[in-house]
Amino acid sequence: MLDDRKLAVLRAIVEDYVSTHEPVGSKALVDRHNLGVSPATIRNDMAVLEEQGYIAQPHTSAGRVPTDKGYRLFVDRLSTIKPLSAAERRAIETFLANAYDLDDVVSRTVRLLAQLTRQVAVVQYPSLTRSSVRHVELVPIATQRLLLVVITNTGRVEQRAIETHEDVPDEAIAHLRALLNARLDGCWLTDVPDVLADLTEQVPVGERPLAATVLSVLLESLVEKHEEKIIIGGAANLARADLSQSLRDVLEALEEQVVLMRLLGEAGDPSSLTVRIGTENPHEGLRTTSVVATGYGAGDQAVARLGVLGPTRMDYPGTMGAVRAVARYVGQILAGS
Amino acid sequence: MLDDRKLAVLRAIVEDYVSTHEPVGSKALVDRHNLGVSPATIRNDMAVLEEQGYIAQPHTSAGRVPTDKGYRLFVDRLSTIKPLSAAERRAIETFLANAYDLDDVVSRTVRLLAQLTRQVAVVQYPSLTRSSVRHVELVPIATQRLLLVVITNTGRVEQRAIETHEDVPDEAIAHLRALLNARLDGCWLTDVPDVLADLTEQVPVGERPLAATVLSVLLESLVEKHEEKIIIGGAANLARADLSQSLRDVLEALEEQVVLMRLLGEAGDPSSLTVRIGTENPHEGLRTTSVVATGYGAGDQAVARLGVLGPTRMDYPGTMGAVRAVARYVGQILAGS
DNA sequence: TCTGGCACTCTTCTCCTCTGAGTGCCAAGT
DNA sequence: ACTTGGCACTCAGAGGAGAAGAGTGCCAGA
Repeated sequence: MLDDRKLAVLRAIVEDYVSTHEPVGSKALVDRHNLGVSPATIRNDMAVLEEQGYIAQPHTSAGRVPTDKGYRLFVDRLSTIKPLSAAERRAIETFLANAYDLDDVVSRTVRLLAQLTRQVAVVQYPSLTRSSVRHVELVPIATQRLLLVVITNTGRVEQRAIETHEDVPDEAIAHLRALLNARLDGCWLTDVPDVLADLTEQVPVGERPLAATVLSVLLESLVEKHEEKIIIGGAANLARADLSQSLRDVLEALEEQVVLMRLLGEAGDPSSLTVRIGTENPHEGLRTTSVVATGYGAGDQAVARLGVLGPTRMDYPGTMGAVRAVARYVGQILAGS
Repeated sequence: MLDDRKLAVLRAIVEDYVSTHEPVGSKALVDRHNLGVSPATIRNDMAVLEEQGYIAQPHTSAGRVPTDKGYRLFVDRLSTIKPLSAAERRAIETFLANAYDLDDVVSRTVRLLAQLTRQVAVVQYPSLTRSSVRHVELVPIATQRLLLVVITNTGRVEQRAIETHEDVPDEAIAHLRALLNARLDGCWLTDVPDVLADLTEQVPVGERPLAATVLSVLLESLVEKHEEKIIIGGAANLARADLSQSLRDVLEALEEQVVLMRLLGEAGDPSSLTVRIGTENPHEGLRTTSVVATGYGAGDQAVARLGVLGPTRMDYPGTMGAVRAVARYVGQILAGS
């Protein structure tokens, strides 16, 4: 269907358009790449590529611009991920190594990604479902009011206030705390519901109302909530990117956690990159943007995702390289801490 | 210098310009406000106002536009803060009342402010300096690694990891934890350094290295860090606001915590509103924006600040009303929780 | 001190033309 | 069967002229 030269032409069009931001014509193409044929030949190839939907012209007498389908082919078959320079690697390493807690790691990561790719960076907090419990703390902070704190092996700390509706003796709290820690230490968060299923029966009758309350809050906060904590950075880069779509739509989309979640996609193998191009995105407001995302985590299992968002006309090889490299380093940091 | 009518003219110019976004001329002014005089008279007044620097014309044959100085006079002497409608009040109340922890309160507040004012909302987390300690927790999470958690009366939880560089027996940790809690419970954070000044001497010699390490981290995290945690929302509203300055500059400024801090200004009496107009702002990139900010807190002392940022051409009375109302309700929520 | 009249200044809109990049197609060459 | 040079054609964008319109400043009179 598409011989080698046509593919080379498509690649050249994508590369030129990405760097110049202007529709690229047949003459410019032969000038900048040594394709060994004349502009007329290129024109024929272009006509075929257009017919197949890989490129399009904004208007009759203009050059060609890649379509989403064209970018897709480029990403899938015509490009290789560009590794970072040694200097960039070193910069990443030192920048991330100085982080002192999870919040700091995440916020540094988001800034780093934004700076490296000159696009909008999106980082999801390490998910709880892939973590295990390191410690559970139960602290009275007022009469009838407890604070439940759960610390995970990814360094994340979850906190929830609990209303007890009745006074609770300190011993009951201490007892429950000890019980929870004994049961949950090292336990995968996904297993927590099972492990705690019969816990209410294990406590003295007098403490059961307390145990039930604490338990429901614990399960709720761990399992249901807080999959979704995501932060973004580098929004200013959007202003530079003159999207054909209104910038407002994009900014609006980025403020909705739900959209961001779907944007990053399903957690999967951390070594694979997901690229969503233009209309492949699950959200109306992001029709003219692309997302490059991947999982990251301590060890070989992804605990969360991160990525960048930019105009469909982006430097895919470079962006993919940066995203992959950052994800790896963050994984190392998390594993080491 | 400026008689009543000239002030009325200035007020009318500000109001019209804010609502139409177009330079306002003498004729339009007499049409829309019943000033009781002819356009020619207004023109004379305008000439005086311009000479004094309250208004300016974009070009010779255009209407007048308020200058920063003009807005300043308007805010100081010509406008009254517009109270919210009953429906708006109710909406605020129910929206904030459903929050279940501090993070949630803050994130709801920021969304609320952005929606209410249709501008960019900026909310600072309740500052630690005005809070008191409710509980200190010290948890071993690995060998040679502790987690320090401080819970304050504003519901904020601070966490820091501590490297001990040597193995520490559990009893030493328990001892130190008990000591810290005994000393610090209810203590104002600003007093913490004084209270802990001689703590190292109070522990057995063997535990002193541990105590010293924990102490330095504690002081550092409480006193120095984390004044600055600020979140923003409604950035999409900027796109609608066509600022004369490049949107990019504004977005960039909003990503720097330091700039945001200075933007909100010094904490002061929570009942007073700070308005910074255009060039009064401490940052280059925000020359065409104004900030309306105020303190908020549980009780009568401000523990942090919140506000909104928008184009200098904003509805000051309405914005000020919304900011004040939201600050009050948030204060109530914090006090009640 | 206010007012109506008037000349003047600019921006903005529209219409027009011109230019140039880029195309599609065709007939000839390899 | 593919490639190439030539050529006519299309169309966006730049640039300019002209008209319209909004708004001003100033002045003389009430």
